[in-house]
Amino acid sequence: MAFSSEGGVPAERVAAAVNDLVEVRDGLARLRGFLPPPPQAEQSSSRPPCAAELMDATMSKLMSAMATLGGSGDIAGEVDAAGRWTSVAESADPMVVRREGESSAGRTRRRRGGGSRSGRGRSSNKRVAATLEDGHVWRKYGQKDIQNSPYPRSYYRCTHKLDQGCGARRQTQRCEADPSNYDITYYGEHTCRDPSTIIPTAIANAAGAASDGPNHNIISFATGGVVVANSSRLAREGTTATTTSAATQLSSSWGTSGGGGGGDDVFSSSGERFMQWDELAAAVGHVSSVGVTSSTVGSAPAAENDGGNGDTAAGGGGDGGGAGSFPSSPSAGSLGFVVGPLGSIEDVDDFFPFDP
DNA sequence: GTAATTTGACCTTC
DNA sequence: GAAGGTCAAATTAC
Repeated sequence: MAFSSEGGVPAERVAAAVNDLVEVRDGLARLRGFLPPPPQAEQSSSRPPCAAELMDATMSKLMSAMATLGGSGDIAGEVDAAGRWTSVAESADPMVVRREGESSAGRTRRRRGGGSRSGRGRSSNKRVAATLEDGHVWRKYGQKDIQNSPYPRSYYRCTHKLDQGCGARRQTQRCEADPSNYDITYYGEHTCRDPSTIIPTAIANAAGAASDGPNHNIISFATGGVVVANSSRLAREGTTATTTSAATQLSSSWGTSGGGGGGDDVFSSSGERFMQWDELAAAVGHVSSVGVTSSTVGSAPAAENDGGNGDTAAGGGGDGGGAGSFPSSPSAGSLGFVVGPLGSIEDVDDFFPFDP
């Protein structure tokens, strides 16, 4: 499937959008695996659509949108059989988004030190951000002064490189043109499954989405089931600023409550009520009252030290992931998040009409 | 004591 | 040889 820029949209922006869509699709696919299959006996016309069916429909719409982006091939790229975006022509421009496709250049493993120049010819995704916060927990492993640049470049790898073999890395550097922003280049993808590396981003996104408009749903899934929340409700409750803390509370209570369904409940995939909105709001209020905010649950530092010291990558101050963060590497408690507006879904109740 | 960061050395690529 | 990327010992923080 080929993609191209249409209607004057810069090619790199189309490529970035395609990449975002690919990630959304991958997240949906992962979430879909947690859902029970649709009931076979009932006619779909006689009952509301189940979560799995709605997920499939959403996936279909997503694929349709991705197909719409396809065309004449102004962007040299395509989605391969595995569904990953790959640029056809390697570009020296780091803004050209690439996915997958590790360098084929096999290098012998050196004993110590040395550089493999992983940034060249490998999958990368460059972006500019005002903060280094991206919801993942990074460990800094190096810093270099860069030729013709007043700011050093910092090198990070995923905290879970050792315990889960996560190969994600990133490089950060202050923008020369705008030192208040950072150029962040990501290499590889996160294969780790740690709440502390997923939830903060999702919640931060949800908080932002909630401020943009109504009906942004938070769908979280753990080994124990799926949890759905509605960020607009959080916003209405005045808890948007500490939505990340809500996730902390949610995760800490994961799978511990049950009961019947209801419009103001947070659900689990099994159809059990997970938490009352009032309970959620109270939890958020509690966490807020003890001073835990999104910045402490996150992972990246608020600012990078130009001199090379102090740009801690782990939230909460350089030790064990930081206060307010999730325990490190609960591999048995896999947990993920999908966040964002879900089309015409007007309410969480419409989206997940679980039967009690 | 443990874990993260710093920083000089080492290695690869150009 | 220069530049950039990574390793790992030393240092620092909790």
